[in-house]
Amino acid sequence: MNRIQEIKDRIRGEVIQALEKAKATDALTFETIPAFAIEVPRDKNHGDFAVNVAMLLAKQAGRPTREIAQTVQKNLEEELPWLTKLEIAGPGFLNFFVEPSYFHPVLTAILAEDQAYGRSLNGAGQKVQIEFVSANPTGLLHMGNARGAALGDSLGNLMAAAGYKVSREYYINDAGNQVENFGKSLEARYLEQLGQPFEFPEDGYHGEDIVDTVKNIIAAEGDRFLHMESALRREFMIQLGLKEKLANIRKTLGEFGVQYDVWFSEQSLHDSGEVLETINDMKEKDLLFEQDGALWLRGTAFGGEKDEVMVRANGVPTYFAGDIAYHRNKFRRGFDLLINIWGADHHGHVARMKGAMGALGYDPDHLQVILMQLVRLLKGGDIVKMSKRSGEYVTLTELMEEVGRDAARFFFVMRSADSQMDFDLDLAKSQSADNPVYYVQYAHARIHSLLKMAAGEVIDPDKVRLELLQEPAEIALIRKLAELPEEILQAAQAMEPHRMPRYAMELAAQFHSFYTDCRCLVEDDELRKARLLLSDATRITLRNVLSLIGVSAPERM
RNA sequence: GUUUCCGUAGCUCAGUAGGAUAGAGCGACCGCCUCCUAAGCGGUAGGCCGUGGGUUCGACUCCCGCCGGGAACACCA
Repeated sequence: MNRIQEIKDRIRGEVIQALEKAKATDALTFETIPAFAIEVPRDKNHGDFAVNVAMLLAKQAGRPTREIAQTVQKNLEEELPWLTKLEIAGPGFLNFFVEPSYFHPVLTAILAEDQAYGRSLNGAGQKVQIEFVSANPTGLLHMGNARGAALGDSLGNLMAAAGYKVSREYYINDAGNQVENFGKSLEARYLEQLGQPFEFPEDGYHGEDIVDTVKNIIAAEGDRFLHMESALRREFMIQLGLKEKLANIRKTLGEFGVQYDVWFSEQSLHDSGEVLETINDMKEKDLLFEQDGALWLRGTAFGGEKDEVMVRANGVPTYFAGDIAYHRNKFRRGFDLLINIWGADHHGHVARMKGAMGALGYDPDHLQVILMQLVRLLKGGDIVKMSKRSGEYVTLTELMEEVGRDAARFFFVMRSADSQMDFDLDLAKSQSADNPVYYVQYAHARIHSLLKMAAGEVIDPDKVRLELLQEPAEIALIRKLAELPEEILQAAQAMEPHRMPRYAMELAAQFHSFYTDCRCLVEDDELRKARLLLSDATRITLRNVLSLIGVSAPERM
């Protein structure tokens, strides 16, 4: 049940009807009804819903805004039983005050819908693919990947709740120079471990995890790669190393609560010939040209900053060529919408990828890229330089050990993707008990304990006298509960998962106030049942929101 | 230099399809447990929304300039 939307639709209809009536009777003159807003005012004194149509009509109608508002009011249906009051305020707002009991049925709906409360069919089953994290499998997952994982997974949950068919995908960069470099680094460590002379590559991967990977390889395969040709040895190293790294990434993400539907290999696009096919197709469309022995894309022809190399002079396609083939592959799989979550350091890639898709005949707007600002790590008040090459970074595993999965996810999702965030590790640790996530979880645990105490009490939702819930704290809580479906829709539509933690905190706050103001386990049977039902509805709603964020809803704390 | 994100309370951040007196958490200060979990509640203090213009009934929100910070501008990915 989405009561908020119902009321908005109703108000919209009433206002439009009133305007047309006013126009027909020459009470107002205007050409078209402007797209007016029905918003929930911040200030409760301004009612439940405010309509700004009078201000928007001022110019067309050539009359003072408050006068227009009055005319609208006069032309509204006389009997609107769900309203308690309609005021004209400020510059000409029409403030609608909704009968509080009008929201009460939401409670029984929540109990009936349970896990489904908040969900809708708005996305109409459209297929959406979300690609996120896609970290190079040459190291461990770090803080930045953690942010991407939390955001991507929550966005997936949100879109699914809003009625989209969601597929989560991880693109494995298992081709290209970095993989060669990875192989060289592994080989060097391999030789080192086995006491052989070795030379560590100039810009190799210095992280300790590479050493661990090699140790694992030696444990499983021994020294059988020692006496073979270097090129072949590297191939083995790469194969085994990628496998080990990928397994680790998969395991870590699983521990973080992220499950993917598809793990897509970049190499497979080269093996299947799709990269070449894509390049040939682009050649046929005259999108490419040759220069200095390389094959270039006419980037400037479709919105790009400059031309881009597709195939190097040495005949090897670039990452960009592979990525174009990849995105074409996605479209070919029939997704209606592709969402990529990329680090801000890839922002230069957005325009050219969209441009390339457009050039290949796909709608660039069906590819949405969420640019996530990078995470800086503060330790002891200093910024820690993080780089995979140097091996200096805090891993996702370490983060979970230090602040916990729930806190980490809540923290990452709480911030909008485009805010740069400084993650102060010391603060996160020391504040762990004050982290907002506990505030929300505590509300859930409190309700659980309350319901446990009332165990045995049989409550038939249909027979509960909801009209007994009239205290301001009760009304406010019910009202907040009613907002969930709308919140989910808006967050999904805007692709902004960070709204959910905010809502969770607001809901928890409303519950805590209610809990303090209104005693649940009272003598009065009717009132007790009503309040228990309200508490139970809150429990369900909190749990549903937390699950969208990927945070657990504990029964005890 | 070009592109892009950010600049809001002491700190970390919300709020922007333009709305009324700008919000939350943490921190600070003052109150509240013989009573369902005080990881809670109520209250107080704290702001020229970086800055200067413009657009209009109205700008934290949109446009332009400037200042400050991050990021990207490879035959790397």
